[in-house]
Parts: sequence; C-alpha cells; structure tokens
Amino acid sequence: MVTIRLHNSISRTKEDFVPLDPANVRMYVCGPTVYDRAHLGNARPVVVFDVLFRLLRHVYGESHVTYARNFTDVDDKINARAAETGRDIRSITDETIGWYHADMDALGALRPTQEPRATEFINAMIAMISALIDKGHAYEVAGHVLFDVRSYPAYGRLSGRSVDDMIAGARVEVAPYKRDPMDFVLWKPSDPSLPGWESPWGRGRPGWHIECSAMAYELLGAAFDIHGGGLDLQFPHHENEIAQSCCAFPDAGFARYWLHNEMVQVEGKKMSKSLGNFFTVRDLLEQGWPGEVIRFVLLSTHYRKPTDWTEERAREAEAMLRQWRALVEGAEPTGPDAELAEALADDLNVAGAMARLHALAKAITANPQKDCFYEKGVFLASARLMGLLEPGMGGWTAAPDLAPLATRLSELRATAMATKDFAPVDALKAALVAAGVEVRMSKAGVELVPAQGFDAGKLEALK
RNA sequence: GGCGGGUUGGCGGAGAGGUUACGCACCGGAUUGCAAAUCCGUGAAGACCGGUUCGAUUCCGGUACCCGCCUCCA
Repeated sequence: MVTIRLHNSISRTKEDFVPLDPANVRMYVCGPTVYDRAHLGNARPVVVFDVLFRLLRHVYGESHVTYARNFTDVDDKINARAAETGRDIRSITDETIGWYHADMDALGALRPTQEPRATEFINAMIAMISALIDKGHAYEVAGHVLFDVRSYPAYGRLSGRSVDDMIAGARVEVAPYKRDPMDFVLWKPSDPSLPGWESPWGRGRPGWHIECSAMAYELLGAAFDIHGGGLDLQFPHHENEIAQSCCAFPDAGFARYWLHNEMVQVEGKKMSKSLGNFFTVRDLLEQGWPGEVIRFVLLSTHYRKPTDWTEERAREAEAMLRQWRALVEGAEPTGPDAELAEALADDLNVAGAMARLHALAKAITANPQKDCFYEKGVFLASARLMGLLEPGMGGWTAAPDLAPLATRLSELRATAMATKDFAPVDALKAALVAAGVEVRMSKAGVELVPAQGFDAGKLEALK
C-alpha cells in the first residue's frame, strides 16, 4: 500500500500518515461563511483537499473515507447582509450555498461526504460550551461565555506562539470583562433584531470557532485524522478549535494531522475581501475559462506555497488540457500510474505528478503505430486521481462540426495548388486561426482542431 | 514589536548532498505551397556573504528583499 506523507503544521515536518482507523479515514476542512460568491482564494483549499480526498479514497477505498466540510450560516457578515438587503437570512444562506456548489462543482471538486450547516448544530455547540464551563475552561460574564486561555497551557502550540507574546503585540480591542485579553467568545447575546437561540446564558448565538469543534465532534468523533484549511485560519481559528476540543474532550487528541494551504495572491498580495483585490470563481467562468483550467492553475503550485492567477498560466493550462483531452479521446480509465500516485502521496506533490503525466503522454505519442489503449487508460485514470480530465467537466466550448470548413479549405487548397494563387487559402486559414482553430494541412489532407482561445462565434461569420 | 514562511534558468515550477526535473517560450533541424501541429535536438538556474564537506542550488549561520499571521478572512 502507498504510504501517504503529509506536512503536519503542528510538528512542522513531513510525517507518515497513519490513520486511526483505516476503515474510516476522517478529514475535516473549514468551509465558507455563506454570504457571498466564493472568490478564487476560497477555491484553493477546496481543490487542494479534493485531491487529498481522492488520494485517500484511492488508497483506503472509496467507502472508507469521511470528508466533512462545513457551511458557516450564522455570522455577523450574514446578519449585516440581511440588514442591508432586507432579505431573510435563510434565503441568503440557501442561495449562497447553491452558488458555492455550482462553482465548486465546475472546478471538478467532489462533494464532501458531509456538509453540515452550523445552524443545525447549535445544540451540540451549547452542550460543548456547557462542558467547557463545567470543566473550568470557560466562564460566563456580561451575557457572554468566554474561553479561558490561561486554563489551557498548550494554547499557542499550533501557531508557535505564547499567550504572553501575543498580548505584547496585540491589536485586539480588549473587552473589559475578559479575564485575559486573548480569551475568545464561545457564546454572545443577541438582541431581538439578530438571530438567536435559547441557551443557559440567555438568547444568543455562537462565536465563530465553536461550530467547527462541535461539528467535527458530532460527525467525526473526539479524535480524527486530518484537519485542513487556509493558512490564515491557523491562528486564531484552528488554535481556538484545538483549545475548545482538547479541553472538552481531554486525552482524545482532536485532529492528528493539520494541513494548511498557502494563499492565492494578486500582484504579490493575499487575495482577500478586506483588501478588495479579489475576483470570484464565477467571474472567471463567465470570462470563458473552463473550470478545469482554473483547477489546473490552482494545482500547478504546491499547496504550501503562495500562488497567483495570471492569464498566461491559464492559457498554458488550457493548451495542455486540450492536448491531453485529445490524446485520451475514446479511452477508458484503467488504474492510475503507481509512480504518479507515489508523487501525490508525497505531501501532494502535484507538480511531480504532472511531470509523470507528461512522461506518460510522451510515451503514448512516441508510439503512433499502436493505439496504446492500455497506456491511455492509465493516463486517464492518473489524471482523474487529481480530478482532471473527468467527463462532463463543464466550460469547454462545445466543439461544432468543423468538417464543412475543412472540406472548403481542402478544395481551395487543391485549386491553389494548380493556380499557384494561395491568397484565398491563406485568407480562410487566417480567419480560422483568428477563431482559435488549429489548422493542420499535410499531404494527407486538412484537419481542423479547436485550440486555445477557440471562439465559436467568430466561426459563425465564416459560414 | 512577536511568530512563521519564501527567494531556482525568459516565464511557471519540483525533487535530490554528487548523475537531464518537468512544462511553456526561445533557437536549430525534419516536415509544409507558406504555416500550424508533430517529431528530433541545443542552450539557459539556484538572492547575497561566510561555514561544514572530497563535493552544496540542496545542510548550518548571517545579510538583503518579499510575503503571511497577530483584526473578519481560505
């Protein structure tokens, strides 16, 4: 069996991945707060952990992996959106979840096994908060329930900080009722205009971090294998999750492997809502980029390094995918290449896997005599281990029938061969090239293939 | 201020203490009416300064620059 190795943020080293239970490998990834379209930065962890999900299923079996990713549907940003639009909160979150699914589906991401909504786990959160209070890790004050960071000596272990260090440079506005400036909210009161639930501490709503602890516990148990998310969640979100879960369930251990993906950047700066330098996945899809191209670009940099979106990279990705799709047309997937799987198993070395894919492609094209049916099947299955070349990935312009144009070009060419006047041929050829069609003319005849930048609209004018 | 990460050829981007990463682009050749595509082939790197070593882009230390977190954030 392939040994998966993962860089664990807690140890800051690559470790052999040993699941608690190979028959039920469990992964939790922090999902979106559903108040708006997902931007490209939001898509990176989705795609990265989708590859890990596929790899885990490949190694342990499809029915032996549980992947949970939450929807945060209770949050002040959602409340603000409701207030400014006058819309019902549930209709906002439902609509946003629909968008999220559509956009992430377009990127070829498999739906997680579980997609819990925070609002459906309020009771679990209340139970967990109560337990934390009982165990002396949380306290109620001024209608709030706060986590007492001083009660958990390991606080800061994941992010490599001490409570004292953090206080020194803290930019947080410290609420006067906090015992320690780093204490964070588990429960806060809601006035009648805000969504709220009855609790032992009055009508209120949960703080941000408790939902992931509660849902991970409910769905995956007190101890599970992998917890993932963007690097910006490492502190404070994941640190707080660890504090909550480890204090509520001492000795269970919570998540054993912590994975963090680096950020998507725009001109050297993190893509984020607060900087306003973001664009949505939907924007790119509407510009005509196939979701698979977006996926390819996101995967072409290792997940622990920053990456960015550029038109040049997208064009390169599109050209490569067109080539690969043409190569395996009509092939049926067999099993993925072992070397490629090994590369992915090495902390998701997608670049290494891509290099292997290039080598496999070269081996196929170097043997044009054979149809390489088996090799193509391996190639296809290998690509699909990364979620590429899946059937039905939307976004590729449906290829119209180019045969009539090919015939016309062929006839013009035959005439030109006789008359030595190639102007009409060149004119049609130039028009085809302008429409993104690759024109291949040889002694064998004329072949037209949609290429990078293919534009069916421009083709219409030629008819 | 505290903590963490990065700097590879024209561009993107990996692994490995010594042997071609890979892809794109470029250049040369085959091919073509000209091209395109394809095939073959040649170049091109490791921010800077020290150290360890027979040998470092790879390990260690320092410098410079960049980025992230410490505030909602993937």
